[in-house]
Amino acid sequence: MESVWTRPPRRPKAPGLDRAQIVREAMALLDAEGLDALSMRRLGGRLNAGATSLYWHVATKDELLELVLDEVYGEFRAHDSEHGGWREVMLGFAYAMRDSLIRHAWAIPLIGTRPAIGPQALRVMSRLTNTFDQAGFEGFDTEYATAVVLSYVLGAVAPEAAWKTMTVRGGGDAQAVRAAMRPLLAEAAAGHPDLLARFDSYEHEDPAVLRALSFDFGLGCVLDGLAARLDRQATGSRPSSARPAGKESPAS
Amino acid sequence: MESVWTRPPRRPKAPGLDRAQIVREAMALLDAEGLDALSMRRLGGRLNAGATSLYWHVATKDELLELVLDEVYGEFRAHDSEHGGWREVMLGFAYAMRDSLIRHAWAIPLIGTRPAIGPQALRVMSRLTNTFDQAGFEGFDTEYATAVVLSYVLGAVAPEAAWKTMTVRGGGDAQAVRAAMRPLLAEAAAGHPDLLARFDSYEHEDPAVLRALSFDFGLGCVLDGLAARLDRQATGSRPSSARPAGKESPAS
DNA sequence: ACCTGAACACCGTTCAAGT
DNA sequence: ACCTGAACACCGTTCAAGT
Repeated sequence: MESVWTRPPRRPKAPGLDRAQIVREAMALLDAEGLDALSMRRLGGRLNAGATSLYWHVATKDELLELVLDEVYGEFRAHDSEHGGWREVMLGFAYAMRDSLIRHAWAIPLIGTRPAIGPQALRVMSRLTNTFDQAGFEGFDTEYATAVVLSYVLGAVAPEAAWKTMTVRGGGDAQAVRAAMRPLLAEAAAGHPDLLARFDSYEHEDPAVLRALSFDFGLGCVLDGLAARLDRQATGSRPSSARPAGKESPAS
Repeated sequence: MESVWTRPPRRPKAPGLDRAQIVREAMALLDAEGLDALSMRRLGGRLNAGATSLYWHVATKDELLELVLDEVYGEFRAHDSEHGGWREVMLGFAYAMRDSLIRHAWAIPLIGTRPAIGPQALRVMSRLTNTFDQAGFEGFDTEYATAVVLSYVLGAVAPEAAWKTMTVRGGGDAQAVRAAMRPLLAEAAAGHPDLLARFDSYEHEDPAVLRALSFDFGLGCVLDGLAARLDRQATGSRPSSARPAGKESPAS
């Protein structure tokens, strides 16, 4: 027997998947359960769709990851200020990038693994290079300056995020993780008593504060180094290098 | 019918797996085919063993990855010099770390994702902190200094390795990758003509040289920033921060 | 144009069983 | 002590078929 009622209505559940919705749901899943938990099947399930339906909107899982990664780049400029000198802009950017990457720790293995050429990534690049351009950097130094800021923040946040992932897995208690790690480290650091002493000296410090201070210290180094190069350039000194000034040609 | 000849000899193939051998073979596979290509089954096959045999020596695939990662840390001190000031030591270290990470690009998503507490990682940490300690850094600044060097190198090498992976996949021709990327970038950078102009300005430069210069520039910034902090500390100035000197309390 | 299910060729890991 | 095979519960992706 046939009837309107036996035949299911045209589209019972979601009013059609689209790319934005898929990306949004993927991010939610990633934030909640991490990189390993994202599978096309699970994601499909969350969207009331077959796993394979996603392949209409997205060529491959890897492509989906590029999309969510670009979304993260979009957050990097969330709370940075437009005004102030280049140093203020970079400070604001660096902290925004740090916050975002800590919030989306799963993004860290993705960033740097695939090229940053999504629209949001390009916006970020454009903003930073223009800032350094206006600050007075010339030629390739403008890109190098951009690169060092991005590199530092990425590299600094990576261990922070790893630590966060571990504490979340371990039940959220930072002190417990510390306690669990201590004997492990004690054994491994048998030949390095200095390391153990240092580790113990953290005992009564708030780890979150230490990490923030460490980030700030490193960021300060980078920005000071950039300022020094800007000065030298303005006063027409020699081009800069990692070797200390005056030692470029080690008089043989 | 039974006989010595019908019964296979005690151990026909490998004289027994061991952890070192497994780790070595895993690294060979990773170097040759990348992170995605490493599976317990494939690795077992390469060792003339059942995939599940590996689980006697290694609790889990993740644990195996920790082992190979620590091996990479071991290479970081391959060609750095013992003598010279802290700056020379850090230069040598940074370049050794860069070389090693570019050679083992698969290690980049692993590093920072899991804690660096293997024996080789601890050796590296110990060496760097001791160097900064002797250089005159005090208290937590010693660890912060170590952290900024490690962070910078890691963050700087990540995109380099990504680029290398892409060119290897694309057949090894750097210029071809550039050519393939240009239209892609042209479309994406519609709203950012400055970016496209910059990209085109690389045209006649050797990408390897540009990357090396970029690395050197950033490393110089970091080391200069550290040197400045060391000076300030020696002369008893205020503790350092990412904010520029004299702007710590923005007089409201 | 968009979605589905079945199917293919893989995974990591467990475990009882062998030597 | 060390290794194996079968088995479980997953993967990403393809593709002919549906609406």
